Amino acid sequence: MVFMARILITSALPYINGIKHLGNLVGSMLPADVYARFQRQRGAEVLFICATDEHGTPAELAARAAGETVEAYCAEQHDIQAQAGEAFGLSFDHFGRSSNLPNHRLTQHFAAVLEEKDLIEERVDSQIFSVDDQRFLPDRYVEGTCPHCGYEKARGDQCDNCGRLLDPIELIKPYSAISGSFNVETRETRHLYLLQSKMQDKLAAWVDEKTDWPTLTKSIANKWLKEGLRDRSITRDLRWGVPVAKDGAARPGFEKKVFYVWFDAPIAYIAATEEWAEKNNENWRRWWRVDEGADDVSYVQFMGKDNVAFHTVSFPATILGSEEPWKLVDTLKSLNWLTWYGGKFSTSQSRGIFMDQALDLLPADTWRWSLMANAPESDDASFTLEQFAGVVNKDLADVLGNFVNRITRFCSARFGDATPEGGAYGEAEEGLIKELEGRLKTYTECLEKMEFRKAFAELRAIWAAGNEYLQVAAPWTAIKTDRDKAAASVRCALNLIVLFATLSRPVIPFAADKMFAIFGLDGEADAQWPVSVKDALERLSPGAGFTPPEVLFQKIEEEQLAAWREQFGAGETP
RNA sequence: CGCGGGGUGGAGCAGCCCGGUAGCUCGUCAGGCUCAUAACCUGAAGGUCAGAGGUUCAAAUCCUCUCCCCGCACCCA
Repeated sequence: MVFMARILITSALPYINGIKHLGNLVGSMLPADVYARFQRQRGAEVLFICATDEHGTPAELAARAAGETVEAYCAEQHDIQAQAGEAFGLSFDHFGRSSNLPNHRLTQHFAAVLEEKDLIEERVDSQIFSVDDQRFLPDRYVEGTCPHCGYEKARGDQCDNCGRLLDPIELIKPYSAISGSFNVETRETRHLYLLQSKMQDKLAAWVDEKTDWPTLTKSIANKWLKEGLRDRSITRDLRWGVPVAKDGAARPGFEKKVFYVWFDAPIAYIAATEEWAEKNNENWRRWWRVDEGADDVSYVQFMGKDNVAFHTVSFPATILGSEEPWKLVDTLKSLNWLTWYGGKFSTSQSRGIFMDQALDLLPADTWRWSLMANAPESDDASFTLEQFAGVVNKDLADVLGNFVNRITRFCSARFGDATPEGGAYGEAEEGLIKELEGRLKTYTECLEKMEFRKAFAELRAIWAAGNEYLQVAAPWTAIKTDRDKAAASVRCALNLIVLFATLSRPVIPFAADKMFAIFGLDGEADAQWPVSVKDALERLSPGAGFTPPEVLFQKIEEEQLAAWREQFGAGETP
C-alpha cells in the first residue's frame, strides 16, 4: 500500500527569548516531530515547518538587557534554539525566522489585500507613553493604582487584587514597569484595525464545518465566536517588527510603527515555507495555494491550548478575509500544559528543566519518550524527576534495551554474530505474530489520530511482547535438545529488534537508528512502516552477520536522581 | 457570585460526552525463569471513583449544592 498523501505540518512558533523548557517542547514541537516522522515512514510526502517568533516588546527589552541590538540578539537566540532543536532530533524541514524578509513581504501583502476588502481601517487610540523609556507601553508594561480597589500594583490590563479588567489609561499614578518611571503620559496614536467583526459569520461557518476537531479545540473556538469577534489593532509603536508599508513605501503616519507580533507570527508559517523553497529550489506555493497544487494537501497544526484561539479564529480571519485561495488548517492538535511537580514551569524563575540542560543529563530519546508517553493530552500532566527516572529505567532500559541486549548476547554466545540459519517458525511465533498484528493496527491508528499516550502505551506493550515471546520460546532451553528450534527463535527475536526499531523511530529516533545499525541497516532508508508483521519477521537474511550493540539505555541511579533533585529544586514550593 | 481546569487503590493517569461487572503504567508482595542492564515472565493484594442530596431498575459517568487543589501575576505555553 502506498500513501500518496501530502501532509503539511506546522508547530507553534517558539518565542525568540531564551531556550525552551520541557513544557514548550512537549506542547507543540515534539508531538509535531513524532507525527512528521511517523508519516514520513509511511511514505507520505511531508513538509514540516517551524520558526522562531521574534517580534515584539519582550525581544526588544531582552536585547537591551543583554546590551545588544535586537537584530544581533535575535540572530543569536535563533541559532541557539535551532541547535537545541536539532540536538533533540526535531526533524524540521525548515526552521525559519519570523523576522526574515519573506515574512515582511507576506505580512505586508496580507495587510494590503485585507485593506482592499475593506477589512482594515485606521483608528486613533490613547496609549500610555513613557518619556524616559521613549516608547509606548503595552498594557501589561504599565502598572499603577487600581481605580476600583486602590491596589497599588495593578497591571494595565487587569488588577490582580480585585480581578477587574482595566484600561491602562484608567490607572491612577501609572508608571512604567520597564523603568519604574512615573514620567508617563497619555498620547494619541493611530493604529490599523482588522475588522474581525465583519468576518464573524464567515468564520463561524468555517469552524462549524470542522466536525472532526477535538472537543477542546472546538469549544475554545466556539467560545470566542460566541462572545463575538472584536476588531483588533494589528499595529504597534515599536521599531522591531514588520514595517507598516505597502509597495516598499512606508504608510504615511506609520513610519515608526510595525505590525503586531500576533498578526505576523502565523503568517511566518507560510513565509518559512518560502525560505525552505528558496534554499532547496522547491516550490512553496504547491503547499499553500489551493489554486497551485495545494488542494490535495492535508494541513495539521500543533500547539499548546493557549494558542488555539489564534489558530482557530485570528489567523483564519486573516486568511479568509483575504479571499485568496490559501490553504487553511484541516486538523489542529492542541495539548495542555506540562507542569513541574504540579506547578508551573517558569522561564524567569528557572523552575523546571530546559532543553539544553536536559541534554546535559541524558540523551534526547529518554526525554522524548518520557514526554510523549505521558503527554498532556486530555489534561495538564505533571512532570517529576522521579517519574522520569522510573519511565526511563523501566520502559527504555528494562523492557526495550534489555530485550535487545539479552537476545544479541545469547545469539553471539551460542550462534555467533550472525542471524542463525535453520529451523522454522512454529506455534510460539504464530502466537506472537497474531498478537503483534493486532497491536500494530492499534498503534498505527492511534498515531494517525495523534493520540500519543495511547499510542505509546501500545508501543510499550509491543516491546513487552518481545520479552513474553522469549519467555515462551526459551531458546536457552531449546538449544540443549533442538538446535534448529532455538535458531528459529533467535532469528525471530533478532527480527523483532528491527521491527521495534521501525515502530519506535518516530519517538526515539536515535536509539532506533542504533538498533538498525546492529544489522547494517540505515534508519533513514530502511524504516518503512510495516504492513505485515509476518513479513517483517522474515526480514533478516539467515546467515547475515551483525554487530553486537552497546547497552542501549543506561539506567538512572538513585544518586543521580538525588543530585538532579538538588540541582533543579524538585518539588520545592515556589 | 470573575474565568477556566481538576479531585478515581501508595504515585502518575484512562474511563465521564453516548449511565450497566472500576482499567493502565509504576510501586508493593508471592511465584517462575536464568539468555539478559539484580534485568525478564506469571499471579496477588490494594479503590464505598472528594462530600452531600437528586434522577434512574441501575451513576465514577446525568442534575443540584458543598469542600478542597491548580492556572489566569514578570516570564511563558
